[in-house]
Amino acid sequence: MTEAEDRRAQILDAAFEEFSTKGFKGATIKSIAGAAGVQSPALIYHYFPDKEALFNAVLETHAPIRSAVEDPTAFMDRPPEEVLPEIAQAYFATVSNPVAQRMMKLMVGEALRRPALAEVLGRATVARILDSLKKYLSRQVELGRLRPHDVRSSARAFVGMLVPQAAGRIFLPALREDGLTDKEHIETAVGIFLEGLRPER
Amino acid sequence: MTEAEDRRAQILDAAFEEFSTKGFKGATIKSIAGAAGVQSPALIYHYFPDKEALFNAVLETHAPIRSAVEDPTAFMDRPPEEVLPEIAQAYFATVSNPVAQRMMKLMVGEALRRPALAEVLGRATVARILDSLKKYLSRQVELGRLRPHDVRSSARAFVGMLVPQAAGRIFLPALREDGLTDKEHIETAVGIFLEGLRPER
DNA sequence: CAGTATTGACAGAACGTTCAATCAAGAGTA
DNA sequence: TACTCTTGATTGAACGTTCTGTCAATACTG
Repeated sequence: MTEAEDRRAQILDAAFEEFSTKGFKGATIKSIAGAAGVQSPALIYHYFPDKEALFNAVLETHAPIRSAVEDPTAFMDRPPEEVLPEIAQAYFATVSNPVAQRMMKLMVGEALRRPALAEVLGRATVARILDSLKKYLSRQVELGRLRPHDVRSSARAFVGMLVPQAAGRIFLPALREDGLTDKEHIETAVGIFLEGLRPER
Repeated sequence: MTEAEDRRAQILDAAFEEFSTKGFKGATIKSIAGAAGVQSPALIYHYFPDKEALFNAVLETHAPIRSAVEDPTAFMDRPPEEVLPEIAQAYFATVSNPVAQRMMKLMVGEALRRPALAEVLGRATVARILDSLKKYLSRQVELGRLRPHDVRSSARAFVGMLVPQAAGRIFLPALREDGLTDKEHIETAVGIFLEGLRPER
């Protein structure tokens, strides 16, 4: 009851929480209302036409979680020894952010069942990150800082290398048991990647 | 009605199909009964105590999808230039198998919401694969075929490198648009990995 | 007083689950 | 062989619950 100021936002927050933990089907209008501190589920229909619309509104609200690859021109010409660890670090920072974590759970969980969402997730997020990375890696090949190779593959490899560690943070706690820290992983994995693409003398 | 022989298996198949595409909540007893070619949902309760038990039975039925890392001793001493591409190939073969695809969708989708399942998925599958890989990589370092490094990290990096390509096959078709084939990806990515860990002279 | 926010009550549908009844097939018995 | 008994498989109907969405009445606010 602390802030009855903006009910819409309050409901959106609660819906985000519920959808991300229980999924679209698992979260109910009632449970969302409860989480939002609202007495009656009917109020939700005062702000949103139906459950589906509420779900889409939640997605839109949290859409602008743009990755660290915001301004491609900024790092285009900087050397990979600097840029790649920075990207990796930004990636893990994002993955450690609870809100971003919920967003990922939500998107992945629903995209598995909804092709339309998979399309959005793939194109607007993953493919975009990969494209930025491909451009950067191509540029670095041009500059002679990396040996010539297929950047479609190296871009996938680079982001992929970070995925299992991220998965350990987000939903597979069993992977944390060997105690590898994000910092250590960045150091080793990025090291392998750079060494593997070092131009021949 | 072609095979009224083993109804239990028939129901399990249908339930697997339904659970993997719609999720536990999304799949209904009715829809499962329909998919199994059974007239009445009641029949399902003749074979399984309740929906949850049916779900667990489905998981158990498809549990023994052991990865290609079955017999660790077999490839322990073989050189990484041979073994790693083979593992990657086996990985993509698994990922291309429709049944395995459904299993992955099912496990990942539900593990996001059920910590107990995440524990199983993490420990029994992912962690096990990583452990095998760690042992193999350690052994290769011992043999002087790879330079000394943190194998916890390189194991993650290796399987991770393959993940985005696999995701493109399973549920993010947008990633397929640049046309990179599995074979090409294996060649480039494994190449980077091996070059990145080549022992110094 | 006018308009919006909020509520409890409610309808209709769908859900998981239970139940009594039917059916086909085999065992036992005369 | 004929007849009953028994059992597991299968079904349609029904139960209680829960869900989404509607509605009219009330509370709040300017």
